Amino acid sequence: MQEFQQNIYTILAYLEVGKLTTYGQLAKRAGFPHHSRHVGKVLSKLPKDTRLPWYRVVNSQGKISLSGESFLRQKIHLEKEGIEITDEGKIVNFKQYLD
DNA sequence: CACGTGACGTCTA
DNA sequence: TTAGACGCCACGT
Repeated sequence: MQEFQQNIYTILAYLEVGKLTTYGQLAKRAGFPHHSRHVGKVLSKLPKDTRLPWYRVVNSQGKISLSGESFLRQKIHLEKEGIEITDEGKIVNFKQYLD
């Protein structure tokens, strides 16, 4: 389990700027398919001042899975990198940014 | 041990 | 396109 978490961090750290990835993809790349839910769990524990681009992670529908404050923080971060997002939290041209 | 709970995913109607 | 039903799995109660 410790390894799973470490892998997630690493993969995220090496994710190219301007690109996005999904929970499922991360879990799979970390070598643990079927653990998509745990990816979210790990990310939720990240300190808010972390350097990792947690905001480049969305669900398979290309939609932000957060709500309230968190939702806004992620939306802002992404827009800052030139990515368009609807008020519903859906990413415009999602596939285009997919890693 | 049973059950509810997630920053989820895939299939179907 | 959308909504529901399942599937999945570590964890706290």
